[in-house]
Amino acid sequence: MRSALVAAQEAGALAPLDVPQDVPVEQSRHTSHGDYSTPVCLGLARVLKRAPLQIAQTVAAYVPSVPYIAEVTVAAPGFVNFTLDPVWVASSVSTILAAGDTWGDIALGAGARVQVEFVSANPTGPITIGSARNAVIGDVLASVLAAAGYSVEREYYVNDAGSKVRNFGASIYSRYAALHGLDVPFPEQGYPGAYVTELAIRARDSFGSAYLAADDREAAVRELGQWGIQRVLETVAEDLATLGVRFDTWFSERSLYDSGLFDEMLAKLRAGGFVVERDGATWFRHDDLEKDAVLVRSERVIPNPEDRPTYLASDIPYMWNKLMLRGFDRAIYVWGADHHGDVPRVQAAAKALGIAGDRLVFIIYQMVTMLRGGEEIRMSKSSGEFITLRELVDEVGPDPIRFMMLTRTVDVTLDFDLDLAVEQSDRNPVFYVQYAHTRIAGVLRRAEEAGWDVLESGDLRQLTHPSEQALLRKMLSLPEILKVAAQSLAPHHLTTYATELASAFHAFYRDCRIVSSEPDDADLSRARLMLARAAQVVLSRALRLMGMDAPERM
RNA sequence: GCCCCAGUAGCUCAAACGGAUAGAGCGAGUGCCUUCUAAGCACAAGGUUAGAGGUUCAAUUCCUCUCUGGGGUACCA
Repeated sequence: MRSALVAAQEAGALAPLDVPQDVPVEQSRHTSHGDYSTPVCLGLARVLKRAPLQIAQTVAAYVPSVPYIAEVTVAAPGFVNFTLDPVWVASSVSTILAAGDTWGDIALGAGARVQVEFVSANPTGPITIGSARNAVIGDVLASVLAAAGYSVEREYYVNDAGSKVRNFGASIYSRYAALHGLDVPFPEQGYPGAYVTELAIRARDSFGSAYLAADDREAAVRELGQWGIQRVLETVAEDLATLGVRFDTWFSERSLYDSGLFDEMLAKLRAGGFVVERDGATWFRHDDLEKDAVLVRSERVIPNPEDRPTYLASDIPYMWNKLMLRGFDRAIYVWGADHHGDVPRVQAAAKALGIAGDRLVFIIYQMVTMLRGGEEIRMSKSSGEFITLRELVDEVGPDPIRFMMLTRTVDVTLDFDLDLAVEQSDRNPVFYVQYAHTRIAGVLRRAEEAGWDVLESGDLRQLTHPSEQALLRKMLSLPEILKVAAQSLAPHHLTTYATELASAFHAFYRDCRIVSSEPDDADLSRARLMLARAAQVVLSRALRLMGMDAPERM
């Protein structure tokens, strides 16, 4: 389109003007508007002082002739519409079948290294349903970026430093002591869940009374806390796997202190004049921040040295570790809205350390309100009242959960009614998409039983029916969807796309008999079998990008 | 008070960089299974996109204000 503008100008048909670098071309919503359209002439009307429709007509004549465009038309008030060549569209069946599982892949990322860090829930208890949205967004985002040509790693940040560990350890210790008939008071900020008692039993079975005999109870509590966290993480990994979520790396917060990286960062910030000491605490100061932020709490308030660093204190060396030590080009953080206030602080710290701001990307998703029978459920690990992710997956299944968490943009809070979720799980849109996939599998099975060689080639030029063409065009747009999803870091576009694709297949199935018993139709049947196989490839790809199953039977 | 996110069909949500006739699912309505899976399809109903201004050839989309809901504003984690 851009070349058409340039050509028109060079030919003297258009007055000289600055041709926009990016000419917007988008998919038409209505078939009467062709397959793609551009409103660019509307915008040029003012500059050129000519009617937009007239400009469009002039420019349309200069659109270069390419094999995939059959027709260029102009529509009021000044749109230029392009219609794809049906034969070219039909021939794309071969392209898609040849691409197979890689159909849709694009080279947008050019191999840039991206890390997606997500979930990262405190390892002081099981993963609750509160982490479901985070897990699905992060996982699918990572898949989308991988398909878009990025080199992606999934990371879980383990909060194994600070007072949580001691409170957790002390909770286990108290239960553990009780098992030995000793009364050690349960900590005020402890974790009362039943899983703590189970951990205490495991500790007794593994270590006997060794921790009770230790001289330094504080050290024993810390050690038991670390041990407990490792046990919890094993469960966390298993539970997330039931949802289809897996991590490449588990990164320890504690290691940031043990390695001395925190001290290093503090020294750098101090040298840059970003650190102030006040009221016995260490503060981070930056012009971008309205208020100073505490890095290290004062001894007066928090006596134990291990408990003094704040989250921000860890976030700074963690960021440095990701971008400078491990060399990721971009670090993506998936955070709940309850942490959005921390974003400016981390960004200010990055700026202070000379790191380009666009290398840190924060996906802030809004909270999920958990309901049961219309009543809100409040959950917390420290109250022991929560519903685990595992329970939900066991009840509803991973795919409906993933679809529910994925259909919404990250910017809206969502209500999740547990009763409704279970009740409606068999009406979840995910089954609509999966059903289209099984339908194809069923057709292919039947065809083989009837003696067809489903791998045989047919004459694709026969795929001229509107429903065939509509399905094909939808199949062809997966790369564009991936581009949008990857650029805007919005994985939810995939659910809309998958539903539309399934709908296009169902329409094709209704209108076009795939396997015909009429001998005269044999060649057409072969072409349609190819189309069905290609549609199955695209459906399967879309489902797997979302981390869902593409079943052969339902 | 200040900061962030949202408000679209009865309900839950879409709508790609500001484009042409705002779309799905659920719910409620009417039809379609002796031929490839009815977990499907077709038709019909449902909307002043919270409200008021503004920018623009064009606004659900951008800006301002008001109202409503959610989140954040501690040396807690």
